[in-house]
Amino acid sequence: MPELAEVEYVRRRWNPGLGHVVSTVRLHPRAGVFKTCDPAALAAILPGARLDSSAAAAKQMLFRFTAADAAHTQLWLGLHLGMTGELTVRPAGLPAAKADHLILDQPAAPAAKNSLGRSLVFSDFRMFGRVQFHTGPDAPAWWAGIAPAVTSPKFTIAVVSEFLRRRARAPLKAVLLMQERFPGIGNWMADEILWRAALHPARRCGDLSPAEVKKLHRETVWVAAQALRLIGEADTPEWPDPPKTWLFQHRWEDGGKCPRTKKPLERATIGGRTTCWSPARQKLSAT
DNA sequence: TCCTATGTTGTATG
DNA sequence: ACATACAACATAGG
Repeated sequence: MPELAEVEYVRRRWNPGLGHVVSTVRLHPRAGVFKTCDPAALAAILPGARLDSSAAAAKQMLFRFTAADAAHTQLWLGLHLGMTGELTVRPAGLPAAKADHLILDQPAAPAAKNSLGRSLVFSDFRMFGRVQFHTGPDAPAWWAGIAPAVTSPKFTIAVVSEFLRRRARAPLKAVLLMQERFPGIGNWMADEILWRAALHPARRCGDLSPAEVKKLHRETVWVAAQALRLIGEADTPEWPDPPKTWLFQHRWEDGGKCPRTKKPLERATIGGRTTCWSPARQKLSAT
């Protein structure tokens, strides 16, 4: 159930495969995760290619391969984890499990005495994830079209302000989930941001004062940067959770209390998603 | 049985 | 055309 920082964490799970050639591709072509690409093309073209690098942006990942042909054709594998997608590395030679949709087998390099090779596995039992495949010198258009990161200089107060103005009647919670402007923000990050900014998730976007917009912008950047550092850069077997001082740790607790006010948290569906907030610090009435 | 789930998208409505 | 709301997708677990 990954958002910005968890996607970065998951992307790095395949790092052991960097610099290694894919010998065989195993996939289950009927899986819904292949709706947006041709699995047969992927299975035909990828074998023989070397995994060279990867990147994450928003909730997307892009893995770049170099084909073995004379032209060194660049191959691009895009992955989205949906709600339940995972990337793992397994020892070579294991059979595919039920929810494994794409397996890239990498044999041991001939010179390597201490490696038996590995399989890079993309699995997703709920199949909301997506696989995309692209061939050519440049990254695919969909990748280039991802909105600038909320941690980048292009994510300015003015940009946020204009976006909120165009969505004036929508609740804040719904708008924070819009990837076209808040790439990588998902349900828990949106709640975390609004809690820190002391803004009620049901507030209409058009009702915010300039000071409130500034606060929303600042907390968006802060939460994303901190989450990337705490979760995205972790090397633990599972991705870590943020500290107890974050709303995150209390949002699902029965009778959960706001870590700042120590007063009860509330939950309701706002913007179509279960939302948690602290009524003591996030007021619905305009300030 | 019914409800929930850290996501996206197609469709209906205004 | 644009903004908004919500069902649908597929599966497991409480």
